[in-house]
Amino acid sequence: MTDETGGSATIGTLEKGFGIIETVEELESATLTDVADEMGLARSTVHDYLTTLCDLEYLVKTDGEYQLGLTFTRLGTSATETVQLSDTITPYLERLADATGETVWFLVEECGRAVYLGHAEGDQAIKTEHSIGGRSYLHCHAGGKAILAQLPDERVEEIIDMHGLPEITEHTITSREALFEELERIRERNYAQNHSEQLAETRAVSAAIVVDDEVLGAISVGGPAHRLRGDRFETELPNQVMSVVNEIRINHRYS
Amino acid sequence: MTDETGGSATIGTLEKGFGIIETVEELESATLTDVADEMGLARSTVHDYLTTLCDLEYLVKTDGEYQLGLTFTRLGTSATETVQLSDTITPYLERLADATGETVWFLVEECGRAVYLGHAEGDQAIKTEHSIGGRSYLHCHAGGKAILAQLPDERVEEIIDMHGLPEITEHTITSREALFEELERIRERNYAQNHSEQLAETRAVSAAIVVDDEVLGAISVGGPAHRLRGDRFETELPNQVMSVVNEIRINHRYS
DNA sequence: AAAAATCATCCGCCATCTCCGGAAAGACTC
DNA sequence: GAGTCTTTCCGGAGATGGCGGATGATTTTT
Repeated sequence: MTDETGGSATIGTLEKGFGIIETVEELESATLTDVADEMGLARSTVHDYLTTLCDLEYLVKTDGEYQLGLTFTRLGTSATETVQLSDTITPYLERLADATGETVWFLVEECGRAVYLGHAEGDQAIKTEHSIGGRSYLHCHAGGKAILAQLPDERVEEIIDMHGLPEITEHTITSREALFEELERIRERNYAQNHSEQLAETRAVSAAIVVDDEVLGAISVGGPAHRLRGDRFETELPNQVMSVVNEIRINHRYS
Repeated sequence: MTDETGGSATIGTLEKGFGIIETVEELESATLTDVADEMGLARSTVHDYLTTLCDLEYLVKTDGEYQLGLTFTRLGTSATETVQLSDTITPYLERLADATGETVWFLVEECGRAVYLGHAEGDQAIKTEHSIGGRSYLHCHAGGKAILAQLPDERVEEIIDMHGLPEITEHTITSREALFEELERIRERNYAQNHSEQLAETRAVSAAIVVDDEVLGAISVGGPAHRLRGDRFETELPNQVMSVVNEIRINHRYS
């Protein structure tokens, strides 16, 4: 099988099946031919897969178009629930969003990437392009860097080996040295900043949630660079974020 | 394959793969042997599946235990987004929850079953055992009956043929005649009630959201029977629910 | 600390099931 | 109603999933 990421999956049928599911996800709504063309497979083959997935209720067919079934909504809920804090974090996010007026995210690390799991928006919050379950790189993200700073160096190396340090904007950290220096600085201050490293004109402040040497995730506050600057960016927001994170840690210990 | 619902899937490998995923979901966290025992498959077989699913990042392995990966969170978000209203419904649910103090749900029909997609809790709300993406039967649910009442009779017959009319409590409607009479009554009044048909001592009021002859879902307000009775249950709550549903319909038309 | 037991991983052959071409059936257009 | 496109059905050939058995890793027992 021609495979972009070189995954050495032993069971090709599963790879193909999920490939079809992800194709349907990207197209949002797709016909048999759409999927077959997109994946370069024979229509009869795709037909077998699609009917199977419909029988299993992972896809639904409406007016000749296939869509993701709501079984994924259930699995998504289950997957999210396996993450610690996921069920208790929302009030904290909302409080921080109210206090700062900006966009607040809760994110965790999985497979070397950041996954967005919760968010709240203050009254001045900018539109965010991310959604629950969305992913981004760790190295160009305040929350991502806050998490990396808490991981052992060899794990950080592993992650860099997996994903590299792709340059997302001109300010993205792209060398190992610079990244490790940055992580050291973050460890000293206990919070991380993002200076337009992921998206131009956008900044963020974040702190990791660490309980018993385990990194449970990070909380970040982000917004337009013209609002996040000076004392607010350097002192006020970091203190607000760290204060909430501290509260979460304490409450999590006794639960 | 021993299969409870008699699905005639053509591609067995997919059925097995998703079976393993659902096993991991049920066990929340499982070892290779757990899954193999649960499914009655050889360990070597399960090993192949689990490593493949980890390579594809649908499962993650932590300390020798497999769990659902957060990729399902993303797919769940995508699946939910394919449903109309899913992105705009929350404020309405919250308003209704505030006004009534009870538990409010938004649900839709898929494959002949009710799927819970949104909820909000008032200050007196009882603990609910459902979660986002969870399913229940249509015939024993206020929202489910409200939806059924809007579907063509032949579709209702189809759904009964698929799932039957299982008796969940002693008050559940279990005969076709009684159900069709109930649906007729619902059509006359434009709202549905649940008299402990799904859970003892629990009642609910619901109305379907219908736009251009298409049933988009239903909103239900539920709570303990001792609070949902008399005029409140017969007039007040139905009016509150129908009022919100009406508002949703109007706003949805012009969007 | 050695031994035993348990669990995860690797290997290779056989039986099975995927995969696709081609044909038939259905849907839509003009 | 003829023509075009799409979906569905079918059967054979070749690829691959499935499992037993062996090896290595880890934990538990004595």
